[in-house]
Amino acid sequence: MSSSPVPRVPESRSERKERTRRAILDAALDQLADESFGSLSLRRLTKQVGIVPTAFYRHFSTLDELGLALVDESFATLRAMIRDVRRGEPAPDTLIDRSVDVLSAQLDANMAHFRFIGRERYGGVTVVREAIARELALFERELATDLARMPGLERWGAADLALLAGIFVNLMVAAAGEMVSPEAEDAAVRRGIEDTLRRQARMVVVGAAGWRPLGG
Amino acid sequence: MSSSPVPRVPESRSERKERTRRAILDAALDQLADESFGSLSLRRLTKQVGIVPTAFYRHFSTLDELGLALVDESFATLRAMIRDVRRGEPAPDTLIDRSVDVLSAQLDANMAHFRFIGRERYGGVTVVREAIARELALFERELATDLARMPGLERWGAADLALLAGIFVNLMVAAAGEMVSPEAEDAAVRRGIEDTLRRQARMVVVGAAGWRPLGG
DNA sequence: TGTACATCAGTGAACGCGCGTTCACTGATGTAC
DNA sequence: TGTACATCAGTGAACGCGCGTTCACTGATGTAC
Repeated sequence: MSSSPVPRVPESRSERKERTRRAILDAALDQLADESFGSLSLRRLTKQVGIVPTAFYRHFSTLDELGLALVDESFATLRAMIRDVRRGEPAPDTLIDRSVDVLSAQLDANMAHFRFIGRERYGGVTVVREAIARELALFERELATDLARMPGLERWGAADLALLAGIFVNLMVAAAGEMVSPEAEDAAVRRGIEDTLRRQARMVVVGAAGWRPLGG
Repeated sequence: MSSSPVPRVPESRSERKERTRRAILDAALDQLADESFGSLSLRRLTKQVGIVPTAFYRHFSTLDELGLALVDESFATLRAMIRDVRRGEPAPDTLIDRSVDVLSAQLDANMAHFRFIGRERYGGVTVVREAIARELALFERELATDLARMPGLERWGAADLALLAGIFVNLMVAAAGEMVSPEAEDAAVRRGIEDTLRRQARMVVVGAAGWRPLGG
């Protein structure tokens, strides 16, 4: 995307290596649009990159290691998203719209990452599934911390904030899962999913407002 | 499970065929505990069943057809569940507890079905993913119809009922996805997941009660 | 009931193919002096 | 700046293996008479 295939300035060995590593990750994300991580083939992957199969091992010692690298960078994207929302002033009445807008924008820019998380969250490769579960739990806790600062929620206990964060994460992951499906390439379908997410989030927020907090 | 491997009464040809078909479905569900549908192998599958690979084609013309059969019977389980909840009188204050209890019981009895739906909902095999999406949309609509009869929701519009049903389905699928993970074999973890689901459902219900319904 | 034929679930050999991984290698880049 | 050696990303042949699918077959079950 950003670097031309044959750069005019000769690269150093480490630059070239990094570029190949990047190309492997990108080829994997590309192929993961149509299949699960568990059915990725090292040979098809390296063919798309334009290197010989054995060259893969210069960058990752196993396919699982590649999977973990994808988990890492996918969650970097997710965290960038929450930081984006946080940057704007968190005015309670526009927060949901703003959050959904940011989610929608991030989805367009990093669709492959969201699809990867959604697809492999309960997928067949144990090491990847566990890494995602770990990161998602972490992400949920960060979100709970953010929610604690929201007006109306200041006096909530940690347990209730965790519940609320969990509901939002579930809604978000489900919506992301639907937005990356082929049908969602239709603009109307896409808007429908966004709209549903917006309304569901609002419904939950109203519930949160009426909730009598537990101690915690 | 219920039939002995070598029945005393000789079976008819069609009975024996049906028993083999059942054995294929069960072997598939068993192997899908550890891998995705997309990485199932016809040879490993038939090996577990105790038939030769080519015998598979007497029952299904492709692996995809097997996948669709699994979708069908998994959703039969899901519908049995909702019927179970419906059978008890829907007293609003105990409905959530009852629903979660039924979900928990059905999960124990049909864990493989729930895992299949959760894992393949956003999985890599298009034909299976689309079949699940279709069935889940249908299931959501049925749930919305049920919700319409609940005290307090009688005057809600169809659009709002659909939103609410969607939230419940997302919570349920996410909880089911966590309950079928290996960690949930620990009783305390399992109870924690159930408890979270119960509380989240309650939080949403309180939200629903405070919601000012749209026309629809 | 007995016989002759049809059906068909399951068999087993064979095929060509793509797979992950090994290994010794090449030749450009990097470094020490 | 020039030379001699080290590093190491990528090569290419080779391996044994499990894959899905074909095909002609077997022999028990079912059916017609």
